[in-house]
Amino acid sequence: MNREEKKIATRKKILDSALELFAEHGYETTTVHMITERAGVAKGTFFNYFDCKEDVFCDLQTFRATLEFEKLKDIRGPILPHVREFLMEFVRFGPNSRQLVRAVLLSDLSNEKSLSNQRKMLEELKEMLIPLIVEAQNRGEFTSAIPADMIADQAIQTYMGVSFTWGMGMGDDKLITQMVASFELFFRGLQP
Amino acid sequence: MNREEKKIATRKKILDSALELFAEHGYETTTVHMITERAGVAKGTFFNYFDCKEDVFCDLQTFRATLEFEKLKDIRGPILPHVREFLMEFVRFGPNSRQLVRAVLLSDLSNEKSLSNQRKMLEELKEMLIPLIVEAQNRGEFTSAIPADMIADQAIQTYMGVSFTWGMGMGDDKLITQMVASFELFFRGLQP
Amino acid sequence: MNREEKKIATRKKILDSALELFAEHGYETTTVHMITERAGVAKGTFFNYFDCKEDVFCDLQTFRATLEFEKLKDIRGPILPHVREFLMEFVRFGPNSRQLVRAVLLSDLSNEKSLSNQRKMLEELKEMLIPLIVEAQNRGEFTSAIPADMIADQAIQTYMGVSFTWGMGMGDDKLITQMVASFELFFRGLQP
Amino acid sequence: MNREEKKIATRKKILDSALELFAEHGYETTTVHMITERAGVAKGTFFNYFDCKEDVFCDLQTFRATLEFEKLKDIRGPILPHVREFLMEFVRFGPNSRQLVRAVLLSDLSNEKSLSNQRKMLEELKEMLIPLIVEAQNRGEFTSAIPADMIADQAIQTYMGVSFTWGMGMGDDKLITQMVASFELFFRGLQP
DNA sequence: AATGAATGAGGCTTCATTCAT
DNA sequence: TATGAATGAAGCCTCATTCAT
Repeated sequence: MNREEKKIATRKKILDSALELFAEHGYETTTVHMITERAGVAKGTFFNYFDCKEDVFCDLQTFRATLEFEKLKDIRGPILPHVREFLMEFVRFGPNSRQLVRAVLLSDLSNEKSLSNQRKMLEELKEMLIPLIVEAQNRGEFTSAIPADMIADQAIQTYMGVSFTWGMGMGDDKLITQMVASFELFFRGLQP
Repeated sequence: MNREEKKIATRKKILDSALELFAEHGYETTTVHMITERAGVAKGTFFNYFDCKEDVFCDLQTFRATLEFEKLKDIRGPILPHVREFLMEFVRFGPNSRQLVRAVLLSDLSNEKSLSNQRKMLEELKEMLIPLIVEAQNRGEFTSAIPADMIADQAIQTYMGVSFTWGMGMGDDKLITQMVASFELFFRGLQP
Repeated sequence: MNREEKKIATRKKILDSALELFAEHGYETTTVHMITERAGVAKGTFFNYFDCKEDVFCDLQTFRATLEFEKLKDIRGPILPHVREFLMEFVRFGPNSRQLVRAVLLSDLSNEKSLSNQRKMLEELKEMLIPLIVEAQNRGEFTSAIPADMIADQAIQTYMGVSFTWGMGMGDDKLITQMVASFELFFRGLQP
Repeated sequence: MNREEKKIATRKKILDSALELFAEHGYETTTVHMITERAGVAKGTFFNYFDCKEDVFCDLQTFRATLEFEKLKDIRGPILPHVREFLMEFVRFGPNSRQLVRAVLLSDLSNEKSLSNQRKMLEELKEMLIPLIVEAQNRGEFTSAIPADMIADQAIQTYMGVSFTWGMGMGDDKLITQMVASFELFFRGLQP
């Protein structure tokens, strides 16, 4: 492992430790000392990689960036199967321990900056979902009795709700199981 | 206003200030000084009413106590209207600004103690919901294709999801509107 | 000693300790811990009185304020005796240990802000001296072969020079002795 | 430029950068990182040339070494012209920006070690001046009414005073001008 | 010889909590 | 009961120094 690779590895160690600890104790309660101790580096090393404690969040990419959403854009034909698949991908690559899920939620709420980031991302997701839902309504896959934007809202709420309660320790052992079950019910409610 | 009333008023002032500030800045970031300053009392006064900062939460009763749940126990006849009504009551008396909702969510996640409190409360709620759901299934109000405990999980997730996303600034101006809309969809999904 | 008096006493203790320590070790080298330890208070107490370490300088009033200079304005008759007297007063009420003198000099050089403060004060002093010197020249007390503003510069330099070298440990045990001797020579040089 | 020359050049770059930065920000406030950045070398390089940060001062030779003083030893005939000349040489090769002068003064006051160094050097200078002054007194160039060691003290104070006030931004643009003017007045005061 | 990542002691500052008034 | 000065543990961050490359 050369010098550059080592740097990347160290950065990753710190990030992972931070994420874990935020998950366990929350942002404010987690100290830089705790992070570096878990990462197995000296305290000073943390500040070689991040200007301040808060900056760690810039790398957390909370609910994975807009890039991921692009996959939803070019769907042709029946919507439902694609959305199901997208959902599973999305969850599979997301944080996969209750701890981590809570960490990410916490970080979203922790400061005004990441709150608005997160809100913006959810708004984007919503805007991306609406045409999909409209299309599904036109195809007769979803009921048209409920406005598309309201359905989008509720899809997001379902996602957040599962994340939140699962993060708190409720539901099935696997997040994906819980998520799929909830969305099955959600889709049932959309039947025409 | 006699002595006893004054005490109660002071306690309330402190509590309200604390709740507002937790809403604005989160638990850890809010200082006792900020609380007492907003409440218009001296710092020492805070500790005349609470043993420590954390104890404020004992009075917050976040997602309102089990007591409230009792109302659900003695329902007779059709379930759905009662649940609808309960939900509206529950939301009406809960925190009604996005700030406060976020404060309560944050406080739940802030420390292990309130996290487990909250989890316990949700478990209780779930246990209380299950017989209701079973009853509704027997009555043919809800589908029996989905196990009652899973439905209970999803009801809670819907509730948390709406709270969370609404707290973050999304959805209808009024939480109750958003909540009702989401549960309408939820109930649709439960149709036999 | 009542509460208010205690506060003043505590503030003074901190200030005195700070000044002493700046004298012994310089500004940057002196830690807040050292200051509070010598003052006999807790570290936190320091920050009850000063927002930050730097703020101590606001109270140091280095080479005593312009107010003192006012005395020079209304001199009538022969100048020299008054100036001698002023000088002795000025030195008598100034910092009177080598340590303190060094502390004040150090604080003047420590940051751009106090540097410009000090410079401004010296400029004011100069402006106040010039008419006095002109008057003395007219009276035949001082030579007119040297421009008044240059004489003023050199008076200041003499003052600073004595302060500096005495502060460093050189010269007579008493600053006033050294200062008077230097100014006698200075005045000799001004004879017509 | 061969290897040996490169080494010298690098050392000089570091020294110059250090001096400049000490001038701008003082000793403690200047970091090794700042020095190496300005010098255009890596941080580690600094420690290849100096054992520690403080050691830079060993090369600063603040008020130029005793060696310089040797010139004063073998004066024959009238003293004054030689002293004038020595003074101009001394100033000419000294630090010639207000910044640098302040840097040197600051460094002298910054730590006990350089303070005593500087004091020692001034004492030496004084010891070297005294026989010169006695000689000048014997020749009738200087007054004998003032003890030689006191005159020596005051010469040094004049030198320091000019340096100090000029460093702070006062007086003529050129240090040498200011210095010469001050010493002319000083010498006037020494007339028999 | 040059580099810069890693180290950790130590500084400044905050803040929950205590306690004398 | 109300006050706010005093406390000191603990946090964040800096930076001189070391060392492997």
